[in-house]
Amino acid sequence: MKKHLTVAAHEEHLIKDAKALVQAYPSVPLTVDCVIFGFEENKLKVLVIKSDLEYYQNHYSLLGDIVKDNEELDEAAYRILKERTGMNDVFLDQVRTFSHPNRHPGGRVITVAYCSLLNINHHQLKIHDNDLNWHSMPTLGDMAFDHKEIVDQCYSWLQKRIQEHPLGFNLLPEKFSLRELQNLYEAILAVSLDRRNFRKKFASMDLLIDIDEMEQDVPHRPGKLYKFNFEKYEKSKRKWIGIDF
Amino acid sequence: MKKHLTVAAHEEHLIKDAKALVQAYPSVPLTVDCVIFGFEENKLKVLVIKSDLEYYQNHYSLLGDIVKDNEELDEAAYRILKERTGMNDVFLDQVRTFSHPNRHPGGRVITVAYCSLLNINHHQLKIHDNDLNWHSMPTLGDMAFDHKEIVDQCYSWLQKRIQEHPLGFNLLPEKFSLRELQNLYEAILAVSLDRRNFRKKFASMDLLIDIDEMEQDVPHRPGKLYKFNFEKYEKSKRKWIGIDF
DNA sequence: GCAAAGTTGTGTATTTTTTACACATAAAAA
DNA sequence: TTTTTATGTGTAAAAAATACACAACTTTGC
Repeated sequence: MKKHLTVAAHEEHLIKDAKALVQAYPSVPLTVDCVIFGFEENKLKVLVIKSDLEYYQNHYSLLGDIVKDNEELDEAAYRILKERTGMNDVFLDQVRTFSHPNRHPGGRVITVAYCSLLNINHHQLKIHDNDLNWHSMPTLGDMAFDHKEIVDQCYSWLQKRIQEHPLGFNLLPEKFSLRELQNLYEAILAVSLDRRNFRKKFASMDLLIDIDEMEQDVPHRPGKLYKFNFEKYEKSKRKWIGIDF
Repeated sequence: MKKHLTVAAHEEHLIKDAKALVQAYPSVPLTVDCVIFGFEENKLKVLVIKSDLEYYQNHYSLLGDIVKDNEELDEAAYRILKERTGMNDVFLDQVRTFSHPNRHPGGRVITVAYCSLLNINHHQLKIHDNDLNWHSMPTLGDMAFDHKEIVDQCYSWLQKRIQEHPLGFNLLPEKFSLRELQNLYEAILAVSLDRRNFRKKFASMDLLIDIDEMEQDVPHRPGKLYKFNFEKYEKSKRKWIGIDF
């Protein structure tokens, strides 16, 4: 550090050096892919779109796009979802970055997977370009790129996550019956749960508000309706200490 | 698709298109940073190195480097660890990708964080360039770039992970006492645990092999030594169905 | 050799959580 | 009015988590 330089000039010099260094770095194309799970007709579905790459012309792919200069990954994920589906009130979580050198037939492209879970009825698709549609999870076949693997990893992530956080409530109507809630968990976890124990579990968590209304228009005895107590959940997130493997 | 083209020629054409597309993508410099946790003297430590960027000349940083052309992220992480520390028998897990546009003073650089936990005594540092050293977690101050945030996120990841998987056994000597095991858990989780219940818990998991030896050279009553039953653990990884929030 | 320091090893009672399981009731449809 | 279908509810048993105290063993210092 030359003594006659001002602090600001020195700082500028350091930044210049840093910039030169970064400019010498190799760089790679970076994309974001969104794995949007939705729930409808007691089935878990995932939002897919026909690949616009001719190479994969009959395959479905995830909603993805390139990340722009100086765009944060989170920002890119929300932008892509908005552009492709019109949705803008969805939470997305980053799951994992995929980097296999041959995952894209056009050369090296790295992608960061984001995941969400939402209520299909609250998010009617306004755009149907490229056959954008909700595909049922169990029947999802091959996909373009490594997108099947990405979906599988996001699905595992989701199954784990919904056991730790009550994600599910954004997926149901504001007022829902316990059966609807159970259907949701059964669909996502791909298990069947004991009805009485399931109800007891949720009752003991005390996160449901009994709104004293009944289901309408069901072809059987109607169930009570509940709302989710979001405030209470926010306050009571439990610290988890348990050795459990 | 022109009918007179062979299948191979058509395929080649599609790849050419895909390549042209990818070449038009913007690209970003990509690095990997390794957060290596280690355990020594009943303290959790993390491996840090003086930043070689003059801009951060008095700050510690993580072990990181640029990802090479056509290098998988996992591969890059193992390479970096090997180059900087000489270690080559460490498992690394990808944790998260960090993309804030100003995280690097030289311009946009995206980094993917990898994390591990290892036995410091099994991995004596052979290289000490740039003041590479094990820094105790609780006293870790500011770091270069956003590396403090990366460490914090990896630490949370680790705390959760060690409650789901018995990571800890790679951190102890092959033969260890229950006290050593408990110290490890207490250090990582930053809690204190009931000794009798801790022992009971591990006894009931039946993952420890009593090797019928005692500690040597301890200044108090010696404890029994155990080995971890890796085979049994591999077989019995439990499927986790529980709604727990 | 003896006392002090420090740590090991062990069991039980209590509470909490999980699991398995059956029947009367309500509404709609036939 | 009968059938279909799903709701709502309780208890007993088993398993897991928690709180807690004392005798035994080894080294160290006197």
